[in-house]
Amino acid sequence: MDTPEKTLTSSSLSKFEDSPVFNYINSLSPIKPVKSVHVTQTFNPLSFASLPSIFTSPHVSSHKESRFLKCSTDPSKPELSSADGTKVSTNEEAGVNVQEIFDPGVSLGEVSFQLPNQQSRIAIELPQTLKYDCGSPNCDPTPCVIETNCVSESTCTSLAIVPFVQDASQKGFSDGVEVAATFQIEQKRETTGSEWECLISDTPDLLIFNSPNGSEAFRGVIQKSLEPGTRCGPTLISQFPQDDINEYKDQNEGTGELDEINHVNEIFKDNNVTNFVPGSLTDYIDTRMSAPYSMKPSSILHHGFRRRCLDFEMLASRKKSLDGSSNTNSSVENKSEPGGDSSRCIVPGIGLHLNALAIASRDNTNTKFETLLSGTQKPILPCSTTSNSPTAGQETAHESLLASGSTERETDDVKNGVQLAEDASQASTNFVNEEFNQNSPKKKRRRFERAGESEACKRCNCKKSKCLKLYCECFAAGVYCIEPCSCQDCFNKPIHEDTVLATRKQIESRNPLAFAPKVIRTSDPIPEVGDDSITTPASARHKRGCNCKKSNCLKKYCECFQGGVGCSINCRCEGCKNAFGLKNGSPIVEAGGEPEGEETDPSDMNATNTNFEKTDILNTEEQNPAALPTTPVQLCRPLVQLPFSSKSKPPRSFITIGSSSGLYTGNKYGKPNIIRPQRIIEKRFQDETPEILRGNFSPENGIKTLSPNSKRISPPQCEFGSTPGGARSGRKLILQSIPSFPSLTPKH
DNA sequence: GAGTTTGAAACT
DNA sequence: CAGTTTCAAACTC
Repeated sequence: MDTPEKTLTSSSLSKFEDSPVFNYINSLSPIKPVKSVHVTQTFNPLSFASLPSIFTSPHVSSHKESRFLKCSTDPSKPELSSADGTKVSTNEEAGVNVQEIFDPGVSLGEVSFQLPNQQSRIAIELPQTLKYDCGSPNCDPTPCVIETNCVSESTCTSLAIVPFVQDASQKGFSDGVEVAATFQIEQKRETTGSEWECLISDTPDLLIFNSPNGSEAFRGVIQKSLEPGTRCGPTLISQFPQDDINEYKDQNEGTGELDEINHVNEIFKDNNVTNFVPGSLTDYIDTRMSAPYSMKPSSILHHGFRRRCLDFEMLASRKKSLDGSSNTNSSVENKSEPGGDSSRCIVPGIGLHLNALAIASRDNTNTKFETLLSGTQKPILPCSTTSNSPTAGQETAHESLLASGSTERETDDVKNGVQLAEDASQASTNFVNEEFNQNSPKKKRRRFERAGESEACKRCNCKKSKCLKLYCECFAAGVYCIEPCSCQDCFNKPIHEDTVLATRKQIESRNPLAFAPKVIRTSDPIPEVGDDSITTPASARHKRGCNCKKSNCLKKYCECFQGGVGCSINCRCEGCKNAFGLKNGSPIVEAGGEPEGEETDPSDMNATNTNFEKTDILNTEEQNPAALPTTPVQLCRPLVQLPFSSKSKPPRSFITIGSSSGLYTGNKYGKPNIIRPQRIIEKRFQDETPEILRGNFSPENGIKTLSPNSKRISPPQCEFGSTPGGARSGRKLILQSIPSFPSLTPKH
């Protein structure tokens, strides 16, 4: 990454050093002059340009992306890497030179592997420039860097770089320490070429970079990945062909190079860099990269094809259980199945707003971790695409999305107790419901869904909206319409991607939460002092509340009811009899039971919390930190088994994220993210959840600062003032959804 | 399957 | 911000 300027600078420095004056000064100073070091790359937080919005159209993204990831076949070109601003090394020479730098202030990571004998060389750079434009005015920088360009002949599977900002609270990496590692490795042995290729392809996961400022968005991802269980270091090391290493040892004994390698390994171990399963980063990135409706590379190999699904945030649902075991497993899987990434589910992200940051859930991320290698995609996102096949067209993709829920993987995950995105869980629920509902006229659609696909998909029947309005369930869910849809004049197709994105953007400008999950759920209803949630009995609530006048909130016309949640004070409904909970907080009526009274004194609201819990069948899922479904992902499943299950079609846009930890789930900071998606990203996956998403984040608190009657949600400008470190009090939140996208404006 | 009802979304 | 219109899902027959 030497830039001409740098070169000039260095040359000028050299002259300066050679000057008599300099020599004189040196003679006076006890400090020994040192030859100036080039700073190959210095990524200063300040230097990071604001990140573009996540929702940038894929085209744009791809364009930008190419910059970062480089795969060149030119061995001769020295690769520079420096994390600390120092020129680390360049060597073409035989031997292995591994340098690792920890530079707290620098967020740069460049990794290069030089394989002289191999054509393949991969350099990963994490420039500040990584950007996604979501187009939203406020978007914070959400660094997303993904490069999947592989020019080299060798198999370049995927590379992803994730800027990692260390969260002090997080122990993933040493506190406050950013790790930038530069590896230059030359492989002397030609015979090992294949091995290196493998290594390279796998390494992306291992690479982690911190970006002090902008990359916070990745933090969550990384942190999540950092969960105990697997270590990156070991993984990394393991990646290296053991034979080669041994040979190296033999050859380089005493050279110090070996020591360096070991040192690096130790560092990784010490830093507990873990959970990077091969492909995970890539997935993450992919997810992020994929803006809603944007095409995501399902795999590097396959990148190039477009996914049907809109990945807004792609946060995707990830498995909730991120427990180490799962991570370990995933890593194992990855290793065992190098080629598994073919079917990735990229999802998430968007929503996210995202979908799009969404990284999904970064659940997506999680999911990805697990799924990537396994080769199975998790249904996290609506967008999950199983399709590796290039042929997968829109429909295929769409179908794949639908199917995602039904995939074996999911099933397995469920068995394992892994929580998939809520989608998945909901899907299950729906599935059950469907079972009961066979009679419903509805029939084909439902049956169809059931049959195949796990109901995640939506099929619309739009006549006039061109499927470009929220009336359209597909659009609202962030997915492209597919064949099963009965829509007319549909523009919600990949071929109209630009239109879709523009429309989406417009809608979001009007209502940033338009594509966010409508139901916000928390696993733990524990009320916080001073929090409105106290009055909110249910663990989940419709973010905006309903406005039912005639249905008494007992029919699916009511979004609250449809979403399987009780009404809240946010609702403007009349004659509320919502079986899941009255808006006044009255106890939930047993299904089919009548609520006692309509608007009870708010003081009584607390009492019902317990009852609401009943509705939360997903709790177990919530336990998992996982995923957040991004908007798109959402999936249509009701949170709970609705009493009316018959016909239950998944609720349109209810995405509840249970405790699922979405990508953004973890937020220690507690700041809300609706408005600032980036923050969400920053948040740790596991424990943190944006307040909005949290249960405690009652609409009242956040979104609904507006008048109770206001239908539209204004973007929360406010930060949900909770203190960043705010006590989470053990509450798991779930964010159901993440705002479609992260805000684009840089934090500072 | 057609028609009606309903309430969210969009518009004014 | 409130009122009205548009829209498509939900529902009924």
